[in-house]
Amino acid sequence: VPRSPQPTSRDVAKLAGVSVATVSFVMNGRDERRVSAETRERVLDAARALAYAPNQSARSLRRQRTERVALVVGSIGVPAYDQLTRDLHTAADDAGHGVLTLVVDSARRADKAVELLHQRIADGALVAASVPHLPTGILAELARSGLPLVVMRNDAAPEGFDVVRAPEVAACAEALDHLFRDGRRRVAFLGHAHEVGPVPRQDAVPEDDFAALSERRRAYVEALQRHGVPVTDQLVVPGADDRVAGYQAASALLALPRPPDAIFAASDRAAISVMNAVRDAGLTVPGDVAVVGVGNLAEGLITRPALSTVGPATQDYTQVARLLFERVLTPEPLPGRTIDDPWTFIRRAST
Amino acid sequence: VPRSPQPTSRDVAKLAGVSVATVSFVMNGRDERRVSAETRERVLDAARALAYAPNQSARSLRRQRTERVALVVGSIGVPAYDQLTRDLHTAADDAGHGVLTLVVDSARRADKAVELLHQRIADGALVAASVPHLPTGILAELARSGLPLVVMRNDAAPEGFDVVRAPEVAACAEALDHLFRDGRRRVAFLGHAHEVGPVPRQDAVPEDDFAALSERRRAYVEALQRHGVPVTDQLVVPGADDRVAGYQAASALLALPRPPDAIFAASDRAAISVMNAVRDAGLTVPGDVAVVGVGNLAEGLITRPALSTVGPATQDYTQVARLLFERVLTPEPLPGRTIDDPWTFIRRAST
DNA sequence: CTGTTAGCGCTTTCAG
DNA sequence: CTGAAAGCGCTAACAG
Repeated sequence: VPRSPQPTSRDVAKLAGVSVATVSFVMNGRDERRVSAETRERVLDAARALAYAPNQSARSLRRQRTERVALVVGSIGVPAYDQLTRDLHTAADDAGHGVLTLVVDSARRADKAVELLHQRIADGALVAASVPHLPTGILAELARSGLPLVVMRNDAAPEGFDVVRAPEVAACAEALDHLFRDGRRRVAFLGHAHEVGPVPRQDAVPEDDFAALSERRRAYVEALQRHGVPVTDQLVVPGADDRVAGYQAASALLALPRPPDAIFAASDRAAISVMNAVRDAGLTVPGDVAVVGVGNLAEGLITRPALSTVGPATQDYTQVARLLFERVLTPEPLPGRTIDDPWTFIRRAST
Repeated sequence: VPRSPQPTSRDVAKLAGVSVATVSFVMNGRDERRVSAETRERVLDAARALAYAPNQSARSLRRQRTERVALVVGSIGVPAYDQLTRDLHTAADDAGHGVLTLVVDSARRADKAVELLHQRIADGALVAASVPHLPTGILAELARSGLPLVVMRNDAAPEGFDVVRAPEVAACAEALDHLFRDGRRRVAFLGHAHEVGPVPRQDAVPEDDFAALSERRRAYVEALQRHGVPVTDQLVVPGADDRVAGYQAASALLALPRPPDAIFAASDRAAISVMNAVRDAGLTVPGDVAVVGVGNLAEGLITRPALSTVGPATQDYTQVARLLFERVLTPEPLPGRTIDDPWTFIRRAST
């Protein structure tokens, strides 16, 4: 049951006294040396009169492309995705495409997203960093089935899709080493919910599982080992997912009998909350507690003290978007390419 | 040129030794009392073997629906949209629909969004609050053309679509009255870029244009009039769009020869930055400068002092999402409904 | 229980 | 310069 008798190209053709073919040519602007100016006007007038708009589904079916790309993100309201989203929308506009956002924050949504991509709901997909529940193997399969794909992920080889690498471990290690060299010994890790599960014992776990651990968490664990500091379970807590949780987690940490002398927060948002919590506890940053965040948000520049952070040197994802659209717009298969989003430790006043 | 020979239902039918009709029935689960368990298995096996997924465009064309809804927002990275986005995604999941996000932050993007909606790129649309460049008349036209629509907007009557009203003016007025009664006289307005254009003189402008002004700005102008305070151009500045801009705008305000004794920020994000700027200028909140934000973010509870704010009492948009899906899933036209998202002034310690 | 078939609305070759 | 016609992949009558 059609919801409404939307006008079709046939209706326009009838009203303009031409064939549907001519309507199609006019509507697609491919009417140079094809349709006379006069016919053109008649068609355009008819289209306007009927408020005609070509049906996307029919067009997509016929042309075998949707003129849409999918952006797959791991959650909503994360500033780390903002610039990526903006840059992708801009590129999409330029290419005349729409953007379909898929939020994958559970296994169920991951399955659904893969199904939709498989169903060719979009002409290509950009999988952002930190999207859970989507094994690289599944993505590779999608790529193999012909879906143009760009994946922001460090543990993936560019086979049939492009990879954007943002090596976090080295930069995090640098930040953590700095804390330890500075004499900090009780360094807490304030992670995202998915980052603070039980640590797999290294000797009991296949290499792959350890590698699948969050890089931030891994950098933390490795830094403790490097400096001969044992892991204290009490100092590994969730709370990086939002500002309020970060504040509460930090407050709890500071209320411990032996509070931390440094807090490594897995997000800048949380790190800023941590600094507020430290101040509200009557302590100082970095005197009593050093604070480091992750993400390199511009906001870290306006805090007092300015926030030390680990993150991408530049927040520019136009290249990433370009990668996707090259793939989408190029008919023949492209080789898998890799681009690097270099991360650095940006030391400011909070450490 | 098809990008890749994606398997079709015909391929599956051939492999399973059945007709495409049977494949369709099996794939859609409508195979009760239709297909034998054995045939079913054969089809499913064939589909798995070929990694078959029914093409969405073809299905949409045939069924006359896309199983997608559009969310139209005014910009990226605004926390005010987060809960709405989450609630819509949840509702969409439940209805088996996808969510297409359209970002309308320019006239060009507004036109494109309308065109896409007109082309039935989605089965319905939710237009969030504060989306610029989209006159209600255009939306009404879309609704008249049969597109299920929910619009979050105060100056719209529910004709053919649903309206969600969040009356901002009264709550903002309450906050501002509070400031003036408290003896504040130099009250600054820190608005979004689109809110701080030149004020139309009331006597020179048709009622409609004045009404089209941002409600926050209008509440501010009216409050000044009510309390006999002239508008000072210097005290009306942009900067509510992001935290850094808010900090800088507030710092500039405080550096004025005659700095404000209160700042009304059009977003909580900016208000929090304002509080930081006040503190960094060696002044106190609310002693030297009172601060009020808009939005009622949870974050306002963890600042010191806690942030006074104007905003929705609850951040729950499940009802709004429900409105949309009722419309999308109901074949016959529904009456235009209105729901209220009541706003209040939440006084905390910053005023 | 299963197959045949007629489109959904559009684009695009091919004739004229 | 324009029209006729095929067909994209799928669904849903309808016929068997």
